[in-house]
Amino acid sequence: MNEGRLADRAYTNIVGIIREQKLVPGERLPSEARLAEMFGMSRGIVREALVRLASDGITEARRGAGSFVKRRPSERLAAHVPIDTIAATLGTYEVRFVLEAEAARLAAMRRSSEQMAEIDTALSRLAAALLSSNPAHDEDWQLHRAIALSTANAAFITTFDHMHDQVERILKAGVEISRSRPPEVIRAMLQEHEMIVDAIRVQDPDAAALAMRWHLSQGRKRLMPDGL
Amino acid sequence: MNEGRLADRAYTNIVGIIREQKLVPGERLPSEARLAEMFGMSRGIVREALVRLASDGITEARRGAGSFVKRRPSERLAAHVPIDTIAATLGTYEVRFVLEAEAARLAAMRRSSEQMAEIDTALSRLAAALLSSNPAHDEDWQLHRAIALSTANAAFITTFDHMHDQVERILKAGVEISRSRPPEVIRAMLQEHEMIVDAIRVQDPDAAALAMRWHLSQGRKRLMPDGL
DNA sequence: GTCGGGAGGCTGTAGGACAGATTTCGACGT
DNA sequence: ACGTCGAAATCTGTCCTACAGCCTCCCGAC
Repeated sequence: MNEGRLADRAYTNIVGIIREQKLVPGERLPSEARLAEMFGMSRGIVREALVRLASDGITEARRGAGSFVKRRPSERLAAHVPIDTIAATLGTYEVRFVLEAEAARLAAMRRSSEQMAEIDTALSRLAAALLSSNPAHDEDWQLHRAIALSTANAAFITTFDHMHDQVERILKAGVEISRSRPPEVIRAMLQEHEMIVDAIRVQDPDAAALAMRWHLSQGRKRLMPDGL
Repeated sequence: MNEGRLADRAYTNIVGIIREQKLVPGERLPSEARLAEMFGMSRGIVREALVRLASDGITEARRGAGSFVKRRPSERLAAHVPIDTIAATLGTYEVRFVLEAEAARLAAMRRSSEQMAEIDTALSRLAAALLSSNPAHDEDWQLHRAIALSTANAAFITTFDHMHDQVERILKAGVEISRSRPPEVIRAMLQEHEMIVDAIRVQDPDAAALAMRWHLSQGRKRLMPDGL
């Protein structure tokens, strides 16, 4: 998946060690020098991998003591494992349904006028991109994100971003989606977004959540027409 | 927040550079050697910070070219900014409401018998910990996580883990919560969990979601009695 | 048996070196 | 004047050595 960088191989190798030796949380893994020797690379490279492992919450480094397993990677690393694209896509839609519907609801309740302006800007950008037959994935995402920003909830926003990273990864690893869209689909996509934005404008939380759910269900159908 | 590691300061400093100089996505930031010189540290330390930045999706390193800003950092970095603990805690509860209620619903629909056994194990562990007056935060989390695992949805699980990382970070940066709990609170906490688990056992999705929402609302009240 | 101290191991950090990739820019040919 | 090509400058990726400060563990003293 990620070749070319030695540190990536180190990352994978260390995860392999944790898996194969069934290291449980709290256990120590070999020292940086030992790992470097085992993998045939320098200690600096192993350190880079360990920094990422720690940043991912899998290990934890204690100065003078060593690196320790924090969580079981078999669970934590599900995201890093090759997965069935169809199932993964369906899965992300399940998350988006609850998360984004609630985002729309909260945005309808709390949006400031500045945030409303941001949403409007994002919507018009999306419209321009769609009408000029661009893929417009980024513009679509920016609109959804402007809505998430309007929740005025940092936890919501970071969770949202995290989910989007997954979506991107799945799409990148999976199918190419930018098929040509017939005009009626483009019109429908625009209408769905407008319904969401309008509900947020008039501050109707239930309508906003409903419109978002409808939009996502339509999006899923367009992505995977053969249904659930 | 986490001092003692030079690499953390490097991370913060680089973020500061991106912010102050208003670097937009695609722009190059100073070379590793230049950054090391600016911060007065070795290049290896700067590299560690850059590895984490890249792992966080904020920058991207291109061999032979440099490190580049990837996404709008002013938005992306909301999570790394010091935040008001009370507002942040309320925020995470908003996320947990929708995410975990849906997890309970999906778990009720899909749990295998093995997953049900895992949930039961986690519940009895939690009961044991609570009855012996332990803080039992970890056991509590393990039960919630066992439920999330039963959704059989990788996206759900990773999103769940991400949210938990935030909760941990906020709690670590904020107040100490392990106040002494009177017996009736312990009994209530156990009952709430049992209601969730039972609903999953008899595969009643709505009841599971409702029980989870109730449990979280009670938890929030216990954490912040002075209400919303 | 207990307690303390020391030795060894480990991470954190520094600095230097080189290979290979990329960008830049000037020289050269047309 | 313009396009093309190549060389130099720059940068990341990798390796090496070294040492300070911290942690663990074991051994010896009591």
